[in-house]
Formats: sequence, structure tokens, C-alpha cells
Amino acid sequence: MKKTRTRFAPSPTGYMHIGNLRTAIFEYLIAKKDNGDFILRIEDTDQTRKVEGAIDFIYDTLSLCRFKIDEGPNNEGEYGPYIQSERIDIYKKHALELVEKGAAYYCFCTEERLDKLREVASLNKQAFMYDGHCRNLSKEEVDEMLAKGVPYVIRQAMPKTGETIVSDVVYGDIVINNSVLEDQILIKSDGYPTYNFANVIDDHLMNITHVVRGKEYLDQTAKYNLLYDAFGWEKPEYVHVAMVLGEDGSKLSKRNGDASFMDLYNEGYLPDAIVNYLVLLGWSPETNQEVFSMDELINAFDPKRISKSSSQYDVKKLNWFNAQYIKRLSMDDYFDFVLPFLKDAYNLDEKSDEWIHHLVSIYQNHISYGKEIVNEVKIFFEDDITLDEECLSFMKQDGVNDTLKAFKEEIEAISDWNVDSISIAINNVKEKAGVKGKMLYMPIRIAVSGVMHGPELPDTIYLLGKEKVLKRL
RNA sequence: GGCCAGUUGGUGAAGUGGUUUAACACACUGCCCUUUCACGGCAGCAUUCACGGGUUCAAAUCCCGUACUGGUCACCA
Repeated sequence: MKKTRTRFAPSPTGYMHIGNLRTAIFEYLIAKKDNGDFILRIEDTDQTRKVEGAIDFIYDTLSLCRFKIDEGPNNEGEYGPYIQSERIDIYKKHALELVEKGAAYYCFCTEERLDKLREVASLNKQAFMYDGHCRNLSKEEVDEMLAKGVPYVIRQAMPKTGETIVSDVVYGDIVINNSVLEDQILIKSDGYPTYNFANVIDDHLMNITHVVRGKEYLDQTAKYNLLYDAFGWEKPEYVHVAMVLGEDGSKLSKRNGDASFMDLYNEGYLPDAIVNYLVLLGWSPETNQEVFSMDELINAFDPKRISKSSSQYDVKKLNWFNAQYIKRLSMDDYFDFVLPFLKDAYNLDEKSDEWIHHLVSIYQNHISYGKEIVNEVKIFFEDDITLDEECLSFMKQDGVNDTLKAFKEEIEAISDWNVDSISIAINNVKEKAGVKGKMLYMPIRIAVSGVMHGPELPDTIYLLGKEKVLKRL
């Protein structure tokens, strides 16, 4: 029995949106469920798209998500190199092998000829497909062109008739008619392989057992199978996964900024929560469990339960997951987590550690992402407060002024400023002004904080400080 | 346009012929708890599974057709 091996194969663009990440999650879980290996391979055959530092970025991202990379460019195993641009010779060699076998051929067609073909096709409202012009070149003709140094590509010779069956773990058997298959390019004129070719070669050479990728590649898989057959290689298991759509149901793109993992991370979304949310987007466990640790995930994951239809990214549910994870953070971890957001937004130099801790601690059950705390604590850092319509109309009610007057007196009378004494003060107001519940708390809350929602009132008052509270009254 | 796939509530989804008068979760609404807010708890929220036919004693579940959505048809990955 072969050891299960999956691979994450991004191109090094320095950007990872949640759709890519989700694919990585699935790949990781499939491998780890079988105690297999998770491999990172960099697909940089398009040299124009290369971005500096992108490989480290991918390592960082995956490590934040708790994925252990068993083999990759920075920790090579026995199947290296793990960067496609360093494997050029390998692809070339295999392409030539196919030419030898008659499954591929040299093509010397010029850009101009191809363009003309394309033009004609679009005129006839037909999809362009290479006409196989060079497919029947004789050995002598080929050698002559080669000797003359005419630029060439190597194309795969597709069968013209019959059909190819693609077996997929989530979609079942898909039948593709061979007549729709183009004699696709395997090796480009710059000597680099195309994505489709490099993929097949690498996946085989690296002993990948499960190829997990976006559903958009499903149709292409017939070509892959033909390639595997031509080499006489065993095909991997295919796991095609449906797309993740943006919140509006449209395709995710770079433009849809907040769907990038790093952006979410920088906003204060915990990688564990992101992973947990994403794995449930397009996959569901047999039980009703929703919050999963990595180990539980590895245990529960079954690729057969990946859904066939695409799903929409929903930040509200992500918020819920993230809030769950924030609540479960230890006090220390939580503090380390939110403090950077606070420091970034406010000058904390004059605040005591005790004060900062107290402030932050009352929000652990309130926020759904780290940066949210910045807005929440605004009332403690601003001098002026402005009331919105709702607050204003509340404050116009009868008795509000009496309540506030009584409250002010109580506050002034406090000598030992702490949460308990403030609670007592509020309680005294209840007696004095003869109000309770909402009519007691709301006027005070609005007067001191300017908003109708917030953390525990005594804490709020305590943190604001006597001076500020009196000033606002 | 050809080919391929998908279609269960605002969202993620369970469901593979009868125990489903369609689970669970997010969101939303209401109530309770808390002397306020939030947290938490409880309840409500699809008479119906894109639509139309068929098979069957019985269909969200099987078959056929239609519609819609998406993908794919590059010397991009």
C-alpha cells in the first residue's frame, strides 16, 4: 500500500485567498488522516508572475494555520527540487519520451499562423482549436527544422475519437469526449513546461497519491489521464473541489481584499478560527460538531463528504467562529492577541498596566475579531462624546435629569475609587431617584460613554476615571 | 456557441425511496436570565427541496426534459 501523499502547489504570487487556503486544508487533512505526507511545491513556470519572498510567505501562512510541511523548497525531501523552475530538464526529458512514443510531437507553427486560425474560428463563432498542422511532419522534416533552429513547442497528440473517463472522489465518473480535447502544448517555446504538463510529471515523480484542486480543472483532467496512460503510469485519486464565492456570490478575486488570509489575519482573525470556518465551507462532518481542533479535524475528515456545489464566503459566520476562539483563549494569550491592535491605535504611555489589563479583559466576550476592540474602547480615549438620535431621544425622557443629578452626587462622594464602590453608588441612585432597571442604567451609560451598548457599567465607569466621568456629567 | 458540472431557507448545510409535518449552525425576530448592555438560555423563522413531466403504494432522494448558475475551451496557472 502506497503512503498517502498530497501536495499544495501554489504559484508564488505572494497572495493567498481563502479559496486557495481551503484547498490546502483539504490536502493537509487527506494526508494526515492516513498518516501521510503533505508536500509544498512551487509552481513558477510562468516566470512573469514571480514575486520576491513569496515562498517564505507561503511557509508562514501554512505554519500559522498549523500545517506541518513534510517536504518543500525550504525542507527538501528525496523528491526535490520542489520548485518547478528548477526541474526544467525533467519535463523536457519526459516530453521527449512522449515524442519517442508517438504521444507527442514537435510543432513549429508560428504565432501568426495561430492568430489567423483564431481569427477564422471567431469569425465562424467557433472555439479555436489547434488544427494539428505539425502532427504529421516526417522525422526528416522535424530534424531539418530543429537543425535550422526554428522555435518549436511540443504538443500532446490527442486521440480524435472515443472518450476518456475521469474518476473523481467527489464528482464520480465524468465522461469526456476525446474530440473536444486540443493537442495541448506540453513544452513552451521558452523551454518551460505548461502547468498541465508539469503537474502530471511532478505529481507522478513525487509519488502524489491524491490530487486535490479546484473544480475548474475537472475538464482538463481527461488530458492528464491520457498523459498518464501514455507514460504507463498509475493515475492518482482526483479530488476536485467546488469554488468558494465572494459574499455577493461572485468569484473571489484579489480585488475582494478581505478574502485574503493575510488581510483577515491582520484584522485579528485567529488562524485556527479561519481554518475551522473554511473547512466547513464545502465540507460537512457526519456529526453536528462545528468547532474542531486540528486533531479532531484530521479524525473527522472524509473527502467523500466534500460538496459538489460552490459555497459563499460569509464573514458573519467567520465572526462567530472567531468569537468562539477568542473566548477560549487564556487570559495571557488573549492579552497578547489584542494588545498590538490597541497599541497601534492609541497612545498607551500614560496608562498603567493594571488599567490596560482591566480594559482589555472586559472585552474578551464582546469582540469577534481583534481589531474590533479599537472601536469598542474609543469611549475611553476620546474627550468629547456626541450622542446619536437614539441616545438623544432616550435622554429626553422624564426623570433622566434627576437620575443623573443623583448619580453625580454619588460619584463625587466616592473616596475609594474601585468597581465595588461604583456599584454601590449606582445602587444608591436607585434609592434616591426611585428608578431601576433600564431607566437607571441607560441614562448613566449614555451620559458617561455616549453609547447604549458596552461592557459592564461599573467597569466602564471605573476605567473612565472619576475626573472624566464628572466632566461628562 | 460546444463540452462539463451544480441547483435544499438570507448564508453554511444534513438528507442517498418510507422513522422528515426537511436536522444542525450563522444571521434575523421574540422571550427569559442579568437592577442596564453584552454573554448565556429558550422559542420562532423552507407546508417544502429551481421548474415540468414520469417511475413507485410512497420521491428532496430514481429517470427524462426545461430553466438558471458556474466552470472550461491560451506558448496562464
